Amino acid sequence: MSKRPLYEEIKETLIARLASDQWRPGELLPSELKLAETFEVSQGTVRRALDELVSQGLLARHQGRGTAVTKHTPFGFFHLFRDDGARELPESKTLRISVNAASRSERDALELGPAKKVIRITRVRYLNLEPKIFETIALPKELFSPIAKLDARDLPNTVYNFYEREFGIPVVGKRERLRACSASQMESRYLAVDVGTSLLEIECLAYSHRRQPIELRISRCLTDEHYYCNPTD
Amino acid sequence: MSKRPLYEEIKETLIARLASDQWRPGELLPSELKLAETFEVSQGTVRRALDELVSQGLLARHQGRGTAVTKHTPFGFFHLFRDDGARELPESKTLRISVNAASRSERDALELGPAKKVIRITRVRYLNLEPKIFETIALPKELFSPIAKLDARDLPNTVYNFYEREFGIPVVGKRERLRACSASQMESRYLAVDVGTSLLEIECLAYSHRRQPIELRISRCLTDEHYYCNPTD
DNA sequence: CAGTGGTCTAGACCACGGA
DNA sequence: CCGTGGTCTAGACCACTGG
Repeated sequence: MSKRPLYEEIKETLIARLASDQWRPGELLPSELKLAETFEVSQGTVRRALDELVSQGLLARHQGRGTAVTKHTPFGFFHLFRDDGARELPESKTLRISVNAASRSERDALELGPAKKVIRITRVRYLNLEPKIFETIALPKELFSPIAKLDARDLPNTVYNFYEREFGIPVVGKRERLRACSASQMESRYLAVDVGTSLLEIECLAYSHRRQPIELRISRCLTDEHYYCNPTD
Repeated sequence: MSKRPLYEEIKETLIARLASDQWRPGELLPSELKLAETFEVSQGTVRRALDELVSQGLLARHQGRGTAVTKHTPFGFFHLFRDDGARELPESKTLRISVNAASRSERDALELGPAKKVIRITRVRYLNLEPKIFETIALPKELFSPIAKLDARDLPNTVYNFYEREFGIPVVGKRERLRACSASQMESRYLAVDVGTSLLEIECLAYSHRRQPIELRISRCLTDEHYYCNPTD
C-alpha cells in the first residue's frame, strides 16, 4: 500500500526500464493506450507520467507517430555562444589519455571510494579554428576501462554519444559550477595567451540514470569572443 | 476563430490580468471551479493553464487554501554559492546613483531608442562581510526616474522587490551571460585585490511581463571562495 | 486509412487548510 | 465542517503520421 501518486510509480517504473536498456534510444514506446492497459490505469494517468519524462528530456513525443526514447546527449548541451549570439560547434584535439589515482575532488564528485582510479583525458577545443578551451575529463576507471587503452586520436569529440554507444551509459543530466581562474603555464601555451590570463572555468559533473555520476569535466575557456549562457528559458 | 488550445488563451488572459495588477502579489485567485465557470471551460482546462503558470513561477498553489500570485523576485535568484555548497545572502553598499546617456550595449539590451537615458547604480556587495562583487546596474530612466533623486543610502539591497513595490513592475524572468574578465583599477580597489585579478562577470538582463526588459546588471565577482551554479535541476 | 498523440469534458474521490 | 487543490477515470473529438 503506497500513498504515492500512481503516475509517480509509473514514472519510476519507466525510468527503471529505460535504465536497463529495455528500449534503445530512438525506439518507440508502446502507445499510451497500451501502457494504460499494462499498468491498469487510465490513459490520462499514463499520459501524465509520460509528460513529466518528456519535460525531463528522457522521452520525446510526436503526434501521429508515437513516443520515442531520446538519443541523449544533446548538443544544446554546449553553452558557449559567440558574442553576436551565434552558436558554434567545437572541434577537439585530444592531447593525452592516462590513468591516475583519483584526486580528492574527483572522488567526491564521482562518488568513488578511496584508492579508486580515474581515466584522465586532456584536450584542447577549438571554436572557429582558434584554441579557446582547455579541458580535463575524469572518468571512473571501473566503468570505462577500455578507454584507457585508446589512442588519443581515436577518441571522438562528442564523447557523451560515445559513452552511450559503446558502454550503454547515457548522460541524462549535468550539474555545472562556474568560476573565474587564471591561465596556468600549460593552459597559456595551448590557448596561445599569457600566463595569468583570465579564464572561465566550467566544472561539469555529468550523470546517468539514478543520478549516478559518470564524468567530471573541467573546461577552462577563453571568453574574449564568447560568453556562457545558461539554459534558463 | 482561433485554432490555438483553450488553455493557451486562458493562460494569456491570466498573464494580461497579472500584468495589469488585477491581482496583487500574495493575493488568492478565484478557485479553479470559479475560473472554469467564467471562462466557460472545464476545470481540467483551467487547471492546465494554471499549472503552466505555476511552472513559470508566476503562481503558487497551496492545497486546501488556493492559488496565489507569487511575490516575485525570489532570492534563489542569487546564484553564488560558497565552495562548501552553502548559500549566503549578500549585503550591499551603494556607491553612486547617476543619470547618463545609455551606452550601445545598454540600448540594445534594454531596447531603448537612441539618445535615451539610463539611471546607473554602482555598488559593492559583501559575502560574509568581505567585498566580493562589484556591480553596475542600468535602468531605463523613463520607467524609474524617481530613483535618480534617491540618496545612495536609501536604496534597498533587494532592488527587485523595490521595483515591484514602488513601481508596480515585477521581475518575472532573467537572462544571464557569463564571462571571465580582469579587475579594473576601480574594481581592484573596492574588492581589495590586485589590478588584473580574474573575475567572473555575470551580465544579467531582467524582464517583466511580455518580456519587457527592465534592468541590465553587470556583476563582477571574486570567485576565490565561491562558485556560480545555474538553476538546471 | 488506422493508429498515434493533443485537447477537452464531466464527473469522482481524497488530503489538506482554515473557520 | 466546507472549500480548496491533487489525483484519477472514462469517455469524446481533433490533427497529424505513416503505410
